[in-house]
Amino acid sequence: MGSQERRTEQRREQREALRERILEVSREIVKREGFASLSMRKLAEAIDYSPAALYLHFKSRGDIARALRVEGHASLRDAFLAHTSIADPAARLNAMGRAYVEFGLAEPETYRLMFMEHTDSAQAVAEAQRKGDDHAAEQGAATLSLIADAFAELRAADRLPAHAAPLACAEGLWANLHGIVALKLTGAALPETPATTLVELSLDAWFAPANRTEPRFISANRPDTSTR
Amino acid sequence: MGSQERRTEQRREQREALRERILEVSREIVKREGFASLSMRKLAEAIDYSPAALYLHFKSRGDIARALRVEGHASLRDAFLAHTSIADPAARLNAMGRAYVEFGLAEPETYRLMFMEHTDSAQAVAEAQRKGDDHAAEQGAATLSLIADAFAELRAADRLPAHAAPLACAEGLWANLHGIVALKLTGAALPETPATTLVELSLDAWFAPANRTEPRFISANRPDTSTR
DNA sequence: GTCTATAGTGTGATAGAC
DNA sequence: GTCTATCACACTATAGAC
Repeated sequence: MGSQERRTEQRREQREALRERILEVSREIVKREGFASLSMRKLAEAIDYSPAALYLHFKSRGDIARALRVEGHASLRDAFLAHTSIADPAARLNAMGRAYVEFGLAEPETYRLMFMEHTDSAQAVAEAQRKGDDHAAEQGAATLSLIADAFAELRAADRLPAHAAPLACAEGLWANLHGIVALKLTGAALPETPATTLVELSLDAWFAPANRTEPRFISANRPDTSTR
Repeated sequence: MGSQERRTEQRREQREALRERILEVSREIVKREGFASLSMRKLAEAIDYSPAALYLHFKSRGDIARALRVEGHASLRDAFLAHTSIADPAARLNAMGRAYVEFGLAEPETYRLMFMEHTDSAQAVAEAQRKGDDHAAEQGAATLSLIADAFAELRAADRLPAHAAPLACAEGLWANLHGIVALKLTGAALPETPATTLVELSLDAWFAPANRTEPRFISANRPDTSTR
């Protein structure tokens, strides 16, 4: 009985180890060449097993993608957590925004896998949500709430108009920064402005009044307060 | 001689017509199923020719993509030109920004082809620029300058700080809106906020002072002007 | 110019022997 | 659990006859 248990325990550990190894190699291939060029054959050769062996640990190629997305979201979340100690919510959002873009540019292929090639049909997405196995989306939502929380703090301090929902603001800021990363990653000739400058402009647009004495754009209608 | 010329002229026209037909069918397939599922076989079958015939009119599948991108940029530019008559530059930028997102959501597959799957290597891009045959990029730059012009007007009216370059602002705004479209097109579960709301928030962030009496975000540092 | 035929290469996934 | 062998496809692009 005792030895029996030990044996099955060993089996389980070996199994786990191989799964981990598959994931590890996959991660490296994706980082280097992108998920598109991660084929089951190539992967099998790299770990010195036959292609068929992979299907004992992952249901499909897409299943590996899911696992890698989960890893990616965890590491993005870590990048955010490094800034949670910043007290001022606007300053915190600035730091997290910068961290987000840095993450995307530092790990372009992982970022692509997470946010740019999830082209599943709408019904597949709904299916995954219903079954509750879209772990990446759950993680994404959790990370996003770090941002939403900061916006909620801004609102609590009356530094955000009442009509702006914190979650919507968080998603808006996220989308804006995603655009910068995405355009850079597609490698087109435009935009020619460096990403850091684009980030600066975007964050200033959102948080300028919190960072400087003059608003970024001066209204033509508003009375000039400097002549009082 | 006259009849000779007529004959070659007919040939040229037939040739042109077939090229146009190929493009037309390609456009429809891309609109319906996306460029990824536009195969030379499928295309050939649809126009009732052999696959080989296509290579007489287009160097490769990518060459067809280029032609379609050029078409897409032309139609995007048209959408922008419809708003050039708006006198106030901030209002014009608002209208063009909305038009941009509408274009992307209305023609998702064309948009994807134009801005989301141009994953050529950096050196290929440089090569194309050197040879001057990246017509899409040239068109893109031309369209972008419609936006940059409006920012330049804002600056001329002292409604934009001197340190903000109009072209950089244009690219920044573009990138921000692209992010909204791109996230919606990848069909992930997030963001759950509707695109129109995200656009509203983004444009408000950029142009709020021009549209309302109170700035969107209230600074904690700035003296409160309402207590004078 | 247009065709047929095919080369050449890749893919994800599975059946069945061991 | 792991293998070999293979199915069943799909693709771009070209050679060579007509």
